[in-house]
Amino acid sequence: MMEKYIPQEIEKKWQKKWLDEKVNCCPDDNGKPPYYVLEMFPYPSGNLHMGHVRNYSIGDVIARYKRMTGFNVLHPMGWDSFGMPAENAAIKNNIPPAVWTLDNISNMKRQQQALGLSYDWDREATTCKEDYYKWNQWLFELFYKKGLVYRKKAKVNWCENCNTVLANEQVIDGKCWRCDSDVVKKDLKQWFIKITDYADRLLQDLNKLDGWPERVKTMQKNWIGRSEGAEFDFIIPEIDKKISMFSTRVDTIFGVTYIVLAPEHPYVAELIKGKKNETELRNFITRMKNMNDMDRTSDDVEKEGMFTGSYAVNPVNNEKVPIWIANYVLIDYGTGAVMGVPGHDERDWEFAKKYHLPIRLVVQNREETLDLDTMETAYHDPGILVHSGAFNGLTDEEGRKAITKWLVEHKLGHGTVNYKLRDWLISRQRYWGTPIPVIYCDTCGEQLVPEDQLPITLPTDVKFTAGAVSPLATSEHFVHCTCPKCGGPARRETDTMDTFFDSSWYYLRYTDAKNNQAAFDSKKANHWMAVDQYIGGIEHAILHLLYSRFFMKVLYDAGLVEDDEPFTRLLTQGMVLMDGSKMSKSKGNVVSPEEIVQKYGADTARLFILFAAPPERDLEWSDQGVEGSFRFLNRVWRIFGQYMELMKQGTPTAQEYTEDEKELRFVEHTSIGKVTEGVTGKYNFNTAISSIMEMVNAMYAYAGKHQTIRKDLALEVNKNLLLLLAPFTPHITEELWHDAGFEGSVHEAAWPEVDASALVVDEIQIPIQINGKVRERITIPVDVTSEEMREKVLAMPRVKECIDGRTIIKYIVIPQKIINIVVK
RNA sequence: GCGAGUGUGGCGGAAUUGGCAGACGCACCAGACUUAGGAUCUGGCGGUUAACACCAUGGGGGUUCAAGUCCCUUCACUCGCACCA
Repeated sequence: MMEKYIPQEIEKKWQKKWLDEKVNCCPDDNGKPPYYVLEMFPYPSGNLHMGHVRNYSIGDVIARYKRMTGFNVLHPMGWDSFGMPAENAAIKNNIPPAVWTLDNISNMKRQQQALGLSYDWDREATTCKEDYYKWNQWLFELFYKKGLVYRKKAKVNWCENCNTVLANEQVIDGKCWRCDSDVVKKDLKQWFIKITDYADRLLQDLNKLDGWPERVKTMQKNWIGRSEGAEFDFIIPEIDKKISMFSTRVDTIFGVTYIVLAPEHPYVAELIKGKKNETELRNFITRMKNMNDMDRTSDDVEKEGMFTGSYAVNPVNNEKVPIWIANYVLIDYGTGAVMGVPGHDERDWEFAKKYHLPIRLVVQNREETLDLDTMETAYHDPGILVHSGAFNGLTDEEGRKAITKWLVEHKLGHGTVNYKLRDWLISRQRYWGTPIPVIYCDTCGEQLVPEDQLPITLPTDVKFTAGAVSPLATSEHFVHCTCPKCGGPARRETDTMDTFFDSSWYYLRYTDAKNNQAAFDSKKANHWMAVDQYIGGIEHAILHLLYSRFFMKVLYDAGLVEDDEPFTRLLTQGMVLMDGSKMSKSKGNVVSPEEIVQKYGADTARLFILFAAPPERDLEWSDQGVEGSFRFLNRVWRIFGQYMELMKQGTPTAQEYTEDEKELRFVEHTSIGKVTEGVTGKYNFNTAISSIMEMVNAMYAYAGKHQTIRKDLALEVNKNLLLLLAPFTPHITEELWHDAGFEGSVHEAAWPEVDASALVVDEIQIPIQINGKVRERITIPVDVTSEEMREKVLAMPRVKECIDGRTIIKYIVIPQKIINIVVK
């Protein structure tokens, strides 16, 4: 055994062996129960950061622990490798995106391997490779055939100067990030996926996800944003059209004093035509339309509107109300039209006050104290309907039902549900993504690329800065093709897919990563799915996790998988902070994992990051804390060696354990219990590690008192120490395991079990409280009767002194815990 | 504004779910071993106090024999959503 712990030497050695022998590659089925643990795959930006290290360390502990407890563990890794940074690098440094990306992957893979992460590299998935994105295209076609894909015009950010489309994050304060000129909205025909068809199921099934953090579920719930209400028509006699609107408060329909349309509403042009102030109205509308969404919907923006000069008729009382246009009505929620009920809606109140529109009270509170003259804002709490014709006297809830029923009977409207969730726009006018497998033919129209012609591969003869739509359009040989239906000349779609599409199903690909006949084999997928434990950052709480859930449901409906939820349990890890803020290059507070690994070894890096905070909480980086973890591993190294030495000259196995030996075993088995608890269920790795530290402290305490140690005990303690530590620090434990001559690999050994007899004690000490304050302690045999104990307790001098002649009102005993004597 | 969460020593964090607040680690202090230590081992370490004791889990109130934990109220910070009709 080496004198000194030199992680740099032992870690490389074991990593090589593990890789060469493929010890972490798992068979599809080996009879053991399957367990699937997954960390969110990274974007290959070039280098791992501490957030990655944290993510992977957590997953690796779980994977290793599960293997030691008899599971066949699937623990894969891959690369979310399409996306803009590669394209930007191509523009900036003139490196092809593929080269840049693959270089980054190989570097990051090397860094992951240097951390000793137990991945099955035979299942690696890389989304930018043909063998992966072929199946993106196949899935797109599946969605298309299921009627879940459509094409429509949608707004994009457009820079007039660069003549190109910009992603939202490339628009900075309404200006182009590159040339700083104004960004305008431009309509382009784009592909959408009908995730809204699944809105209700995505919402309902959140109830199934017991293993998900409440806050993630809440965020998804809010994002889906279901609201029940009614849809009904107001008639515009002037243009002989019905205008449909949605409201959750149809009970207040008698309180409508105006209606408002979004500036983008299709009727607006017709309504303002020929009006006196048409030009003024047009200017107003253009200004609203060009407003950045953020600005338009932010709270500080004042409500602004203009009267169109036209009127609509309220279906319940045939009253004529003015039609307005205003910024606060959004075209893509509900019907893009809102009934104005200033008495009972705060936004409407504000608007009505500003433009001096009438306000009407149609819901009175129970105390009947509401009065428009004294009200300072809208009343939206429950109440009784008033000034509402036949519906007077109903509660607001009854009113909603009754009025909806009335609307249905008169064929004027119906009850309905609205969602905030929008359909998913997947078109990207970008190069580095999966080409959308569609062909446009002048005679046959839009055609899917036949399955046997997939994949449509990315051309390399493109200009990234070409301007005008997608870079793919600059490749002549890519664009021109033949129509699969008529054989005539046709053009390819030149947009690529949102990279969220790629990451919505990668967990399925891992179950059958090398399949070149299908995206995955259903049998294999069903064997492994759902992912038992998924681990990643909270920043994916909505989009990635929602899209993945959606994919799983579509595939379930298509009969390809048996589960309709992808992730049984989800752990959202906290961020790694430095001086209270997120590590970032611009702040200059980045600690590089590679440097830490070089200096202290991967085991120290992993140990520190798992010990410093519970996984779901933010973690404050501490260089001194890292030193501490390194010091602990040195302590482990030394005490392990010391026990091996003490054992050599040690006594032969004795029959009974001495008090000190019992004490050592007590701590040892308490630790086994605590660590086991810490790596199952709640994942308290920090306290698990602290209890291993206590065990090591107890080992030192014993060695400090004795010159020798009995062989069986030394071996037991040493062995269990390595087993408990193995999931956290795989290298040092493997090294010592071999040094000690234990059989095989520590990572294939069985997880230790608590010996209940080691936890049995004869005597315990319990505190005695007088009026709730600890005044004395008593050491008593565990099997003492309560009468005996009471006698002893009351006879104690200190207890007598504290009672001091006062009478005992209550004498409370919580067995094995505490005694409280209440005196007066 | 709405929703979720957090608040415990100088610091990171524990506390079997109502039962000894501060486990474990960092920092700090002292001792031992040393030519030396920024190595290692041992001990100390919430505050006030000479001591007995008292005060302490963001603040205030309550329930209880007993509250970091339960209830009410209030403050601060973090995150998410935000004109959703």
